[in-house]
Amino acid sequence: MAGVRARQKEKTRRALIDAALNQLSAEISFSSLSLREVAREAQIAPTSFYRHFQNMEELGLTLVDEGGLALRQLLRQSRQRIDSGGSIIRVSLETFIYFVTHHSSVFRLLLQERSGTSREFRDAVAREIDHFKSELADYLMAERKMPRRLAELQSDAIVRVVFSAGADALDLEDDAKLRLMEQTIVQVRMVARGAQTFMGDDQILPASVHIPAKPDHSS
Amino acid sequence: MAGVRARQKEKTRRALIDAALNQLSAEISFSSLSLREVAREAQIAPTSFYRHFQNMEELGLTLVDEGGLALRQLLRQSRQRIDSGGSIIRVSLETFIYFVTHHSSVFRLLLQERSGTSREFRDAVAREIDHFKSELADYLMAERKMPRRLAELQSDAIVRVVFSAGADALDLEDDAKLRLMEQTIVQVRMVARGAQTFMGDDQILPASVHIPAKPDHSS
DNA sequence: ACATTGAGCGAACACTTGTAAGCTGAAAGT
DNA sequence: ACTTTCAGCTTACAAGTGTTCGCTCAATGT
Repeated sequence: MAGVRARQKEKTRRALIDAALNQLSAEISFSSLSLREVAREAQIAPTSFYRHFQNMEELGLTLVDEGGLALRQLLRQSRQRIDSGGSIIRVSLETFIYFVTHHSSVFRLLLQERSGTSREFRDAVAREIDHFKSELADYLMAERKMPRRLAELQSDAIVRVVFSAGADALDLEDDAKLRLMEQTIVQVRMVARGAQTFMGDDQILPASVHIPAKPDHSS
Repeated sequence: MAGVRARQKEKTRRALIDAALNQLSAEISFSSLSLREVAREAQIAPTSFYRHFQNMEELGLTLVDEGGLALRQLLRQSRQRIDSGGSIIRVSLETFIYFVTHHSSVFRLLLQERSGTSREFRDAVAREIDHFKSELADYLMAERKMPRRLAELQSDAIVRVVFSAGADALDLEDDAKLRLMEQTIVQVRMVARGAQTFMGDDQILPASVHIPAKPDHSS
């Protein structure tokens, strides 16, 4: 196994994925991408595309999955490096800004498809974002001894603020980007301090916090 | 003046705007809208479109402006109704949810074009959002006696959280939407309380907070 | 050695798209 | 009364789109 044939297939599959990623830019969104152009850049005939994906949507979902996974791994790594001192908020945000800057096409994709026209896309992105939330909430519960509901509420707010700031960062020069990051760090601290003030009163929290659009079956 | 001719022109201009708004939905974004279809729904020949707008982008910018204005007016109204008791946070969020629910096409437009492929669109939406931020910051400075920088930081965070929640609300049933709103209210309170804890220390704030992508020349 | 599989191809189909050119006819200006 | 203006029209074109069909031919299975 790992036959010549299977290896070649995987190769052109990647070529398609890379071609799509390559064409994505500030001016070209995924939905404005055409099957033919992607195939052209991947150096295959338009019709051969169907040997790898049923349609463009399937390719897009692959990109979302890969992109979300990449960001999550990056964040997980930097969180592990924390133990050797340093603010977790600052390090996480630096990592995040790094991702936004150096994988901007992927981040733009997540951002756009989050409120795009395909329900499947939206759910896929929501799932990725849910992962971030959960991992952050787990951290808060373990590290800061927070009750689950409060931790989830807080991490939800933080993820919203950070992603929104990331969206703005896409259009900024390096120095403005850094200033935005500093601002965001303070805002995250604001949320954190605000959450602390709720540590006593359980009843002020709404009954249910987690509203999944669809059950999640991934790892 | 107010001649027959000008009145008729204004009428079909509105027909075009309404046709575009009408076609926008969860499945159809503005960028996937075609000039021909819009013209068809407005009952004019495709080429006549150009008598009113230079291209689709110009139509879109009109929609963004009108939509942003509508939301701002709604929020301003509800803020005035506050004096007669009631939490400003709750009332504003109820108003916001109302807008998201009953003008979902417009809100979706703002949301999508915020990180869309046209720089002009992005700037236009950023301008609208800046208005919200400023009006909220003004309120916080006047009502809560906050220093400008802290008020801006706080309102920026709040607008980010609320808009992000609004995006999620688009896909939810009525009851889930209400629960999300309650959750968001708590999160906004978290931000507000957190901001309060910064009331003393001025130096912890980053030097510059406001990073305009482009100067704003609107009212 | 021989049969099967399947990635990749070229040609073709049926559409849709934006937009240019030039005409018509009623409203507006003089 | 005569001219100018201009919103809206018809016709036309060139360029792109996704997708079907049936072929080739090297890698694979037996």
